[in-house]
Amino acid sequence: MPELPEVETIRRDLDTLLRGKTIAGVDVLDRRTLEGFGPQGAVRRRVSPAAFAEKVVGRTVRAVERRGKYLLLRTDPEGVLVIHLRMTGQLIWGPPRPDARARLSWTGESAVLNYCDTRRFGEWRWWAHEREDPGLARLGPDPLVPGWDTAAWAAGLRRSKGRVHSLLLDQRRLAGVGNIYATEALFHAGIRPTRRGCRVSVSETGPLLAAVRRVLEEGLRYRGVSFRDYRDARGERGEAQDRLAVYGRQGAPCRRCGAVLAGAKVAGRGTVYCPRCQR
DNA sequence: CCGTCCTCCTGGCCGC
DNA sequence: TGCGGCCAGGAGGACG
Repeated sequence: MPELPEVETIRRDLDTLLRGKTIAGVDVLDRRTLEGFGPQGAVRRRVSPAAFAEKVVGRTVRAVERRGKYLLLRTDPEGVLVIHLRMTGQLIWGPPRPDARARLSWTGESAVLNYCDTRRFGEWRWWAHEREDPGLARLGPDPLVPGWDTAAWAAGLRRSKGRVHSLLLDQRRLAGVGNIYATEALFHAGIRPTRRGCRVSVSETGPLLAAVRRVLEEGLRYRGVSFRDYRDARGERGEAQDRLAVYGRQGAPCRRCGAVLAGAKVAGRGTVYCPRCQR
């Protein structure tokens, strides 16, 4: 659920709330939070709650950062807690919640940071340095951070036979775009989600990237899309869902031309497009 | 290397 | 109301 704008909203909240605070305790109620998972037979990381607590208790949060859809709690002494919320993860500041998978408590503070996650896909990983994290190592550039090689991104897109919707979701190419914002960006760029990357023209890549930035910034301005599970760090819903052009509107009229919006399945992911505005 | 498919979970919703 | 089937915003491994 949480994509770049939602994770960035949480990051800003947490940076304000946690910076300078010292971790007093860790409650891990679901140890899979620390172990992750893989296909059957895959070796799980074995991290006991006690070993994890020993690493993090007593450290002070220096800053809360974001890489793509990952959150990083950077600490003093040097270390980093890497958190991915996946589909339904929430980080909510307040009184301890019974449904939390894990909780962080803080020195001189009655409120805790609750980590709730209905579908249990999310994950916490502790490292002495972020370069140890294999997920972060794979990430491509963040579309909202200026100065990266957009020409290489465009060239990579145009070299690929995959569907452009899938290419936007590929975190190695670009970090932070998920299904909702990919769907929206393709509408604004006038490109069908099923088009192959190699069929996107040179003149379309610039507007496509501009559309990606536009929808991400719009999502951020309205504090994220809360269809169901997403909440900010204070447990409040975002309002960006009310401003989406196509996502979730299959069968409804296109706001631009009035045509009935169509649904499609691209590499297993549901998306929506306007058959008249998008080619 | 590349693209596609499948899986890790739970709950909400729809249709019968 | 009850129940089965389907769907969901992510990511990474298996496979051809």
